[in-house]
Amino acid sequence: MSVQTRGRLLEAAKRVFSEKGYHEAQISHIINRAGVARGTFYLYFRSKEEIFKELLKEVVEELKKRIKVINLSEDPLEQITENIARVLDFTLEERELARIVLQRNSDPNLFFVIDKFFEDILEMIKGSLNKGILIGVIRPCNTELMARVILGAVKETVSGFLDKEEDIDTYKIAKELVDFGVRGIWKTGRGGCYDRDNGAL
Amino acid sequence: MSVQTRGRLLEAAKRVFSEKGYHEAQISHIINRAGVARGTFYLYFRSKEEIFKELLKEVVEELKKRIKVINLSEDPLEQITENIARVLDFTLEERELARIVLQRNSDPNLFFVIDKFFEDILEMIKGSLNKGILIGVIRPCNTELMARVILGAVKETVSGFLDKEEDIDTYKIAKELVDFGVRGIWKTGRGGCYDRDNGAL
Amino acid sequence: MSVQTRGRLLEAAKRVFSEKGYHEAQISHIINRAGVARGTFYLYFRSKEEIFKELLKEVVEELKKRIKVINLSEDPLEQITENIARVLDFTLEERELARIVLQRNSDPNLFFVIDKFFEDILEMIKGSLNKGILIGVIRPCNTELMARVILGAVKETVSGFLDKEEDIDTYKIAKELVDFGVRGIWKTGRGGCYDRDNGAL
Amino acid sequence: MSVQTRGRLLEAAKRVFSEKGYHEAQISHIINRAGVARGTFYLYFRSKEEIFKELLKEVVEELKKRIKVINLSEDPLEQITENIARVLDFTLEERELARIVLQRNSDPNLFFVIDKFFEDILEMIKGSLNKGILIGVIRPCNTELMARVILGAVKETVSGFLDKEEDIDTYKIAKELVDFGVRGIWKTGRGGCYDRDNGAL
DNA sequence: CATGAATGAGACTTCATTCAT
DNA sequence: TATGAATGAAGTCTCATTCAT
Repeated sequence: MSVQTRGRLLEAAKRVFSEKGYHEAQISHIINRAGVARGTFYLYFRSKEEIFKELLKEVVEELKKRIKVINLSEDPLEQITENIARVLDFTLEERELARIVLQRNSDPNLFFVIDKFFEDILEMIKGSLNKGILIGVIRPCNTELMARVILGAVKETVSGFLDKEEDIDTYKIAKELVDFGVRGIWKTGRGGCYDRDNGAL
Repeated sequence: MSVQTRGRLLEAAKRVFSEKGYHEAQISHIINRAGVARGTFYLYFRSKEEIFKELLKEVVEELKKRIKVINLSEDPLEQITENIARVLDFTLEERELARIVLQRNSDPNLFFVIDKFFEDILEMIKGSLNKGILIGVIRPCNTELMARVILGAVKETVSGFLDKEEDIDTYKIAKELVDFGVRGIWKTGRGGCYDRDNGAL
Repeated sequence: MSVQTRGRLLEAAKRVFSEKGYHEAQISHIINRAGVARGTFYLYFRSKEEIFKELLKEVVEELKKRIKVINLSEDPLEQITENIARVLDFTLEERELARIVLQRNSDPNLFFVIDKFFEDILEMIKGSLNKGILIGVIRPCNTELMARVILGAVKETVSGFLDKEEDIDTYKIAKELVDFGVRGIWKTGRGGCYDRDNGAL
Repeated sequence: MSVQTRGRLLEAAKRVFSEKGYHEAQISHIINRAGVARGTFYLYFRSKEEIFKELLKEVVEELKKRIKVINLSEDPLEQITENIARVLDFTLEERELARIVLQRNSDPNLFFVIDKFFEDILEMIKGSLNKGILIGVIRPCNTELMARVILGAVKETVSGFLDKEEDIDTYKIAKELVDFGVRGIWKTGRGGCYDRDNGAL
């Protein structure tokens, strides 16, 4: 079992799944990219599904590594910003993998790991929000909903980057995201009442 | 050409595509649900792809109907809230269609209409933000990014609802979303600076 | 579902399985003989295994029809002879099917029906022997073993016929078989004692 | 060329072919049992077919050793009994090999040696019968058919033993077989005529 | 002598589409 | 207009065999 060959297959699969999605992707595509014979594929993976899940597992593990638990004795906003920046960094380094994760096909079995990951993230955000409310830094709100809103914001941001070739200052983007969130749910500050005198939107 | 039969096929296809996604969906599933013979399908649609695109077109049209242009002589926040509420209503009425739209398969040809729709929405939001900044009700920000953030927030919110059976007060949800956005990007109000003396998040 | 096509497939399968055995037989062989497209096969049978089992079921049913329960108020030897003759007739009419039955592959799942059939036959013969002993027309013997011996004799006889082109008088053969079972082949008196004076074998 | 390795491969193959039959048996199974690398297999045997035929050759040789020509100056029935007993002994000692021989797959090329062996046996039995008739110890009969009957009886008997775990008195069984051949199983006198007055079977 | 990674022909099966009725 | 039997290209996976080390 050559680790090299296995690696080449994973690398090839990553690209193919990213470009074509799970169903359009064919074993032929993968082995052609890997420069390997058909049978060799099945020496390392039992099926198309297996190599796909393997890839998903990899992303999730990598993403989890980048998301660090908030240490309350330091500036939490800074830590959140860094978490987001690291996630953005990863998705830019591994655009293929990111694209795969974002393809939400409706096969629950196939995307189980991803679904689980996002649910975990959702729980984590919600937990943080609740804690923030208790401590008094976050204004009382529908944390379930807000958690979704935050997750969705990050996901869509990532999606927007995937096709851009330019260099992106992920730290700056992360700061803008946090800034958006913070001023939105931060306790102090004004509510969104419409100022009729100044007019519109 | 019986309009009835065509309708039954579209209705059936909607459910099948929603439940199984494009690739897992089979013509057999559709014609069985529609109670129609195999050949009949091809009397009304040239291919599986065509009926799928037809469906996408329908959703997009329906969604566009529900999103009304902001009238600056009225409360814009109220109008935005109503727009969002109408979108949420639609997705709850037609969960199948919503599920289809949210399946982001990576076949650009297949999902062309959807991609186009979201790009339009993005442009629209960005335009509104820019106008708001000019008028002075919105603080200067990366409107490209913020538009994405807002879109992502709504998308993920919708996703979260699709599996829930309970009755949902869409207007209230929409208000919470707007509230989040408003207090976040509204000009007045404090920035998110961390209060080291109080500690924590 | 055209009964005709199904019939042609079964007919073709019968020949192919008979000639090549289960494993060497290919779907291609079957559909070529049947003059039918690849997909058509799977319209009528879920798999190669299914059509094979279908065939086995057919043989067993046909064979059971030909084997009639002995009626004690008539000459039993005559009835046995006729039973055997009918079995021989069938195997000659349907040499392909007979050949399939006689291919004892070691896949117990595949040949389940056949194994069951032979076990039933074995039980039946043993039962008859036991009854014959009770009534006093058959001498006490190891009926388990004798049943096997009789079954084996018939099986092998059938095997011997399968490749012969000539017309065969099955009734005569059956009579010879029964005769062998009844009297044995030893010339001198009852009991197989060797007559040293007359010399060898 | 290590004779040891070759032996281990043959031993492993014997078990595998016996358990799974020729087609289900895989080279992997054999080399795993033998504890030998894949390439090594092809150092000793050119192909799966070759090792199989080698095995068949072994059985046939072994069987032929156990079947001794009848010596006319001794009791022939006793000699026949001993021949049969030796064959039964062998099949019990080497159940795997016996099982292989009895798998009558319909690939004539593959089972050539076995088919040849059984034909030889058939010829031998027929010759003996003819001689017996000439000498006057066997009653005139269809020796071709009778030879088959005898072969089938022994084959089926062996088949019946292969799955039994108990100790089997092969000499006794052989005697019963010969006895059946010699006298038949009909109780009343010579000739199997049905006694209508006594009724039944 | 031995290894085991690599090969690739070819098997089975699926399913969108066609076409004669 | 409707039917549904038939089609066949194309996909996934298996496994006997090879060959460089």
